[in-house]
Amino acid sequence: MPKLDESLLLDLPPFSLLERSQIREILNRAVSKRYEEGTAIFREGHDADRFYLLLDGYLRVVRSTPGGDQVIVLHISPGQLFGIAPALRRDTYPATSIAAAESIALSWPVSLWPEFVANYPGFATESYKTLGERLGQIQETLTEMATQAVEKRVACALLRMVNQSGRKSDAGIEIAFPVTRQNISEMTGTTLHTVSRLLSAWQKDGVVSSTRKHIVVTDPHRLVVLSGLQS
DNA sequence: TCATTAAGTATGC
DNA sequence: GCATACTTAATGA
Repeated sequence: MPKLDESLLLDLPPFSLLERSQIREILNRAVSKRYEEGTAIFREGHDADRFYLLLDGYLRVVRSTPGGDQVIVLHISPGQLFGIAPALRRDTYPATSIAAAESIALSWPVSLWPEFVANYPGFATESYKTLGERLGQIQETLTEMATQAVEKRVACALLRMVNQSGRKSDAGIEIAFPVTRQNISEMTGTTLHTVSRLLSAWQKDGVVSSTRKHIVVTDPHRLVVLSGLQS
């Protein structure tokens, strides 16, 4: 395993108030692991034995319906805590986390959670802040799903991915991890066919440019207009 | 307006 | 060359 550098955590919100020595302690007790694209870090319903911090890559947080289709609840970007079941007073994970791209995460046993909360200033408040933000985001997409037409939902989903992971490229802003039409349909409660048709139409209009598993938003403003949000 | 069915092409290991 | 990703048209709720 590679030696972990303190600078990995120094600027991340859950740890930004800590002394170097405390960060050293935290790193010394962390396990670092690499996950191939498509691999599960943990699965819904399983014993929550560890909590995690994403260092690099992107994750899909997924729940499965009784019918067997899956729903993408949200994405995790680098620097975020995840799998923090102890903060929810749960002993099982509420959802499955899948590496959307090759990813690297640190993890600690849940038995250390109370100690982190007690000893590290800012850790608890930051954790609950992340949870609050996620809840807010989920509620937002929920009302969006219930009230907006498919076209707007797909536009919003693209914008969310762009806002979370967008990188400027020559052609526009690209989503930094692989996404399929199937994935987008799982985020928006529609079918991959409808997503394919929408992306084809938007490509013809110069709003997006996509190849397999790769999407560039070439005209973000037009997409915002399509999403029906004001700005 | 959108899902479903169906039948195709394109892409990458 | 096979599985996976993607496209498109037709039909009907």
